[in-house]
Amino acid sequence: MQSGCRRGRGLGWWHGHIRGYGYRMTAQREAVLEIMTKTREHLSAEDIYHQLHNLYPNIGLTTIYRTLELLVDTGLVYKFDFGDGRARYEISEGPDSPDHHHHLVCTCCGKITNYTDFIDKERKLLNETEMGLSKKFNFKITNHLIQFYGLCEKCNKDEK
Amino acid sequence: MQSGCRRGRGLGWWHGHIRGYGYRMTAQREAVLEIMTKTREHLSAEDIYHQLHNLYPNIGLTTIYRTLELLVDTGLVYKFDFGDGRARYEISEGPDSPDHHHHLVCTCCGKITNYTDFIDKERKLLNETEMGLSKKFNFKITNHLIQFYGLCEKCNKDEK
DNA sequence: ATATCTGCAAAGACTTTGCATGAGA
DNA sequence: TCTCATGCAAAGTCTTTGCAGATAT
Repeated sequence: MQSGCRRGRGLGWWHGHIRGYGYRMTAQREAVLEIMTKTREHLSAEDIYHQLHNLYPNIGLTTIYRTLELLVDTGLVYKFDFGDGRARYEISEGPDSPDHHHHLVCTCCGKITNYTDFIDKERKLLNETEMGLSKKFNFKITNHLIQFYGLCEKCNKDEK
Repeated sequence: MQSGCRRGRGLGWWHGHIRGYGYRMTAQREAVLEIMTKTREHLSAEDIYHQLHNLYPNIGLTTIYRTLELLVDTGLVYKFDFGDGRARYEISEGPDSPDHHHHLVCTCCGKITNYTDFIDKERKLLNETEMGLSKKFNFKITNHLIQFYGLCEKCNKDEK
């Protein structure tokens, strides 16, 4: 997909990517990407808005939404729904990246935990499944989602 | 979970289930369950509302939402998010039921396809993964979600 | 009889749209 | 320069809440 080369040249490595899609690189887009790449959290649009508000007091929530949409469309960011009514965003590590992970979602407090364990086994099964399903349903599979739901350590204790 | 006995006795098989949770059985709840059990579609609250409107012209959308919440809480119905901004509901077939399935979601037209293929392999992997994750993160896993995203046959053709 | 449930209307939360101003290439 | 991006305000959508009247047990 990308070159993998992230050595700084003044511009973020994503600059070419954005431009390649015919979009302009702006300070706001730069800022959103900066935040996205520097966190392992699962930020909502408003989270990003608040974090940016210090640096860019005039940035609008609308711009965050529009930027995120652009980033999702160009494949730089994944959009998730963890069931709390607001979308969460995360910089995309492709399914073959060593950082590729899935999520544990606490249905009590909403805490999200990333895990990379079992990913190799999962990947193997997913590939088989994807191939089988593609053939059977003539479905061109581009992505998958795996999430586990349950109670995190804290909520599990509190319940007792 | 349930007895598995669904032979009619005047009352729906779910009657005892609802009552067991201390809820009352009402015509509206009966009606929602009737629809849920008779379809393989993935209905939104409004879908159900419209389907019921013929039989019960006075039923309110609010009641649908409240009933669905109740059914989800008592485990009779699953709630899904397929990314189109509205929740979808489906009668629950437990993870060990032969009808247990996962979904293929067309990101273009929104079509949902159920599949049961590979479920056995998936179940095996999921069980392993659940056990491993439970131990590692002290996370009490109660449920899982697997979805594939891509283009359905029709949308894939149209795109060319 | 009475605690629960329903339906209506209104409110709430997140997200998108319209439009004039501002900025990138 | 000229098209694209931004910010504000307003609108849109789905969902939840408040409350008086109706219903199940």
